[in-house]
Amino acid sequence: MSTDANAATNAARPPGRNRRDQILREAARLFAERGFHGVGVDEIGAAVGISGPGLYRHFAGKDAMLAELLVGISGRLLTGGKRRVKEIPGPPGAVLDSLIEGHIDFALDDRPLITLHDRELDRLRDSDRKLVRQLQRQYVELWVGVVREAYPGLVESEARASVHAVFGLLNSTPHLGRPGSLPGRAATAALLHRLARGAFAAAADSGR
Amino acid sequence: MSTDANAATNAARPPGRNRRDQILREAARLFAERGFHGVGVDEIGAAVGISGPGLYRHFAGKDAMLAELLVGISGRLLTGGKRRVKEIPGPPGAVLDSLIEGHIDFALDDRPLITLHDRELDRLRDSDRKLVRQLQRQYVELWVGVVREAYPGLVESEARASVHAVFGLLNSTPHLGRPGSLPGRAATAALLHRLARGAFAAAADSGR
DNA sequence: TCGCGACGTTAGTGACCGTTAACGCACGCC
DNA sequence: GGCGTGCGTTAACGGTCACTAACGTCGCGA
Repeated sequence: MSTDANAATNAARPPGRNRRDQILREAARLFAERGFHGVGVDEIGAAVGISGPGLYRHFAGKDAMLAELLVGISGRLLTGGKRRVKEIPGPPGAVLDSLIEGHIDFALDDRPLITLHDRELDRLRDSDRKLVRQLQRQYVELWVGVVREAYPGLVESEARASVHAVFGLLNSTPHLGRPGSLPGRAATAALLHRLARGAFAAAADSGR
Repeated sequence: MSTDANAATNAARPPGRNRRDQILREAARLFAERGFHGVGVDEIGAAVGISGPGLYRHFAGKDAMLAELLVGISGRLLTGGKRRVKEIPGPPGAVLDSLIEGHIDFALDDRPLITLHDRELDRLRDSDRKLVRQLQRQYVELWVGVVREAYPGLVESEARASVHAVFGLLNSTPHLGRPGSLPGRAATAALLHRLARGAFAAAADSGR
């Protein structure tokens, strides 16, 4: 390794697109496992086959990696949600189902990012944190609107709290045993979907 | 401050019982806010009015504080749950309600601990982590048993996944706007309770 | 061929941080 | 009155870590 300095040029790029994306993916995994402060740049570098300071050819610093990850997640969630709301016709219940489905896909496919999403937000520079929070807020409000259409009995504060709670529910996937205490991905997704819909429906049954 | 070295003896102990508990409470708050690695011992000391190394008169180290916090939480959750299961007569639905109520009380009253509970577990020494995980597992199994009594249609794997998901739902309280986007504590508790029951009920409606 | 930009490397630096050392004061007990 | 013990202080040490400096090597385009 140390005798072969140009390993990067002829190494078969493992699965990812380019170096940057590979770094981001490994950094996300490590941050989720041990926390932002618990991971050193040398570890991130080692995870992609280069060593420590080599990362600075791709990112301005460790903070920049986290920022790009969090902004990316929030942005993708929001744009995906907006797209679904716009494209799905049908009754508000179907739109809500689509939102739930999208969020579940995300939670199941990008567990490390889900973990980071509400865990390391405070480690960002002020400007980045504000941006991420704004994207998150828009995403929440998108859900709130759809939920209130689907369940007109819900007042706004209850709807918003319910949305936050259902996010917590859907984002619990990292806590489900890693390989498969559950049958399979499809069954897990279906179960989570049922849980979320059941929660919203119960929230709308105000008095009882 | 530096000219008055005995401030500790005559200072009115703010609200807590003794120094140890006060340190634990502030440490929990800080760990929850900025993460275990993100908080220095000097900050914890400052939060209780002493400075840095003075903490070592009460704890063996920073790790020991986190360990005591996490073991304490897990233990209290488990014993509280066991007590409720034993004491509540009535149908399994009532027992489940009692478990939910207890967990909600905990989530609303000890938000920092809830945050730590599933966030900083990996920062523990192996022995402590094993202990905490064992307590957590027992707590989960307690719930699984009650849930399956209340909803016999649920197979075990689904019941366990649902319990994890509902924990995620109930533990979402730190994400609800701090002072009160919600009416009040009682209303929040009632809403969370409804959401949780609705989720379980929906989980039990297997096919649809 | 030459040079230049992309992408690595190793060595070093300065800051931070957990922990220990050495010390001091106030109290309660004989 | 002496004295151990509880609880605090400041100073210093050792390790870790993000980041920079200086340098090397490939490959490509003029």
